[in-house]
Amino acid sequence: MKLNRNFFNRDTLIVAKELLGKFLVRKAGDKTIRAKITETEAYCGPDDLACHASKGMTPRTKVMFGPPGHAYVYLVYGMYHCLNIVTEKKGYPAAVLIRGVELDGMNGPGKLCRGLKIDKTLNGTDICAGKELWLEDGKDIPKNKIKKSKRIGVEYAGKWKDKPWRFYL
DNA sequence: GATAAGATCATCT
DNA sequence: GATGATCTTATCA
Repeated sequence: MKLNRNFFNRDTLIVAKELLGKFLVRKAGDKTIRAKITETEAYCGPDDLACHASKGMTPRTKVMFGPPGHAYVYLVYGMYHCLNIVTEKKGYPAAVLIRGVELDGMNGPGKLCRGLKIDKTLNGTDICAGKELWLEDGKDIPKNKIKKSKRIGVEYAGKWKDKPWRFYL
């Protein structure tokens, strides 16, 4: 059961919360990997200083300004990739960072992308097309199981760094 | 157990 | 030329 574009065309915080427990599916060669999402973070809007798009649209961040349901992949610190799902309507920069999935020894965005062979060639991929990367519905997570906390690694973002926009199980 | 530093490069100034 | 949505390894207490 693939998630359709309407799922992503909603408030970023809602999407981030509901992505927990869903399955991230990655097709690499002849292998297909399904991993349950256990940790997400919301990055939304031009006002959120922790969001890359807050500095305006650049060649890198333009995917976030595009329509929902696309992958925003980029390289951080020269070594690791991060996977994001673009949310909300076209023209509004917002995305959900997939921080962790339930798969042996794979927590943290860097390891996740290394394990799933995600790199910048997937940047801009349409998740709803479901060719190499897509999302599947999973068991509903009871709302009271979801925990939240401050985001990580965004100390430079001023007042935005304390927003409880990180969700996990 | 906790904290610090190093790797390494696309992107922006 | 500076810097970052990270992870691993080394050093210290």
